[in-house]
Amino acid sequence: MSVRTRFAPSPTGLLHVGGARTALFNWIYARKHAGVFVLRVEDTDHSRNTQEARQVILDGLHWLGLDWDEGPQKGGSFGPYYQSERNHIYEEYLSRLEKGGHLYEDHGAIRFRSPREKVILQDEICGRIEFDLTNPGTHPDITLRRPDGSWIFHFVNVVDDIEMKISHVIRGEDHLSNTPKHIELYKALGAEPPRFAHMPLILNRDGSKMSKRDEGAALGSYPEQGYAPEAVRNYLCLLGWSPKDNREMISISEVIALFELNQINRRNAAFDLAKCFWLNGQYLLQMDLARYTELAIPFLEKAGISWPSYESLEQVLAIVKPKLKLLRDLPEWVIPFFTEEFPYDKESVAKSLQGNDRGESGSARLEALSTAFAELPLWNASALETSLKETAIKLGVKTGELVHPARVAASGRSVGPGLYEMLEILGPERTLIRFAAGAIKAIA
RNA sequence: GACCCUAUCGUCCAGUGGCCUAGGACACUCCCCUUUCACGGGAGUAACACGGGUUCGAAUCCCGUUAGGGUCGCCA
Repeated sequence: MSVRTRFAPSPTGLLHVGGARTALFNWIYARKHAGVFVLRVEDTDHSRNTQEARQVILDGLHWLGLDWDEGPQKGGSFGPYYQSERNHIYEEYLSRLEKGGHLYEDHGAIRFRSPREKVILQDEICGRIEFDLTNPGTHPDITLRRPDGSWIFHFVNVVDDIEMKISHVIRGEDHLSNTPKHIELYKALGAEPPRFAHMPLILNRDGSKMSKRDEGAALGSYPEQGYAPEAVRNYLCLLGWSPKDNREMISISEVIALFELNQINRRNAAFDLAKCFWLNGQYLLQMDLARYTELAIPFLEKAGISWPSYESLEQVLAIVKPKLKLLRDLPEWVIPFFTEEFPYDKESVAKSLQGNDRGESGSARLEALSTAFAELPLWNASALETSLKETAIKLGVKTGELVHPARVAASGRSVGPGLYEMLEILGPERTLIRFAAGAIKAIA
């Protein structure tokens, strides 16, 4: 049997991380078995079903690198892939149920008469579960169609999974209790039910239900903040699944190779943004410069930063890259390299340039440094370091007493990349001008 | 309320009867490295929900209790 999985989101205006993880596991499973991953948009009757809302889903999946083989923008043999365009199919299936005597009308709505049996589900993750549907009081007949003609989820979902020949339904555990009803529908339609795999849900750190407004809930917030998609994807893989060898960083190809549905943890997982943040830092650190630059550019453009050439941009990013965990923070770190209009942090100026009654000495130190640097035959990091340390000895102060004022004078900030690398890139002219300006600030 | 799922450090995972005085990671604390911030290295705090069984032996199996989550829609 060929594997066909699907992700069937509803366009609500945002892609929830829980949904993203469901999509991810479906995608992984399809890739592992050289199968097909289908994207189907369940947009039956919602007013909030807008083009923008649909786009959020597509963008989110694209960002995570989850390419679908059939679906919107892609086509496929079982389309259309928007439920709103599949009316004729639902009509056909409904009449089949009708002919089979499975339907009845109730206040204009069409309902499915349950056969009232015990239903056994052999779930790939949860194991064997027996549901007793014999009591109509506790398990009422489900509605398939509203009086206004619109369709109910349970029906169209099952019809589409049959039509699209879905072999494995991998979805959130919130559907577990609905599954026996779905199985009844499959049987009434004479279709073999797919394999089901119900994944545990994602909760907040405190164990409460994760709602749309909770931090980290919207997938769209990750690209905005400067997370690398590979890092978020890695984090999501580890929520409920593990390679069993204590690895935290794992490539997606390895996940695909090792992944098994029955190894998915059955316990709900709490979402820990701090760990995702850390993992992002690890990815950024190990990422090659070209990829890093690619990810960085949108953030710099958005901040209105321009750079003279790609090479000079890479040069700056190279020394800043090991310092940051979120691309969002990048602009303030690189501004001093590309403009003279960079801001001076008040506290840093007060502390490192002026300080108590050190104004004079801060000024004197910068001047001494300028004198030493001006005589440098070669302007590079190691020459600058040697020269600075010699100057420190000459003045009888600790290295840091020169480094800090120099950093603030050169960049306006007390944190940043290595001072010598920074000055090397800045070059002698800009460095000396900034030192002079800093010396004035020190006594101002 | 009924039904279903679950229960190991604060969090994510490892552990499928003896290798567990329970391991890794994040977070937190301290130390080292260091011009800052990071990175890296080292140390530390911290968990088998509770009660019964089964067994020579239980975090691991069974039952119950409790707790959390889910479903019970003419939402998806």
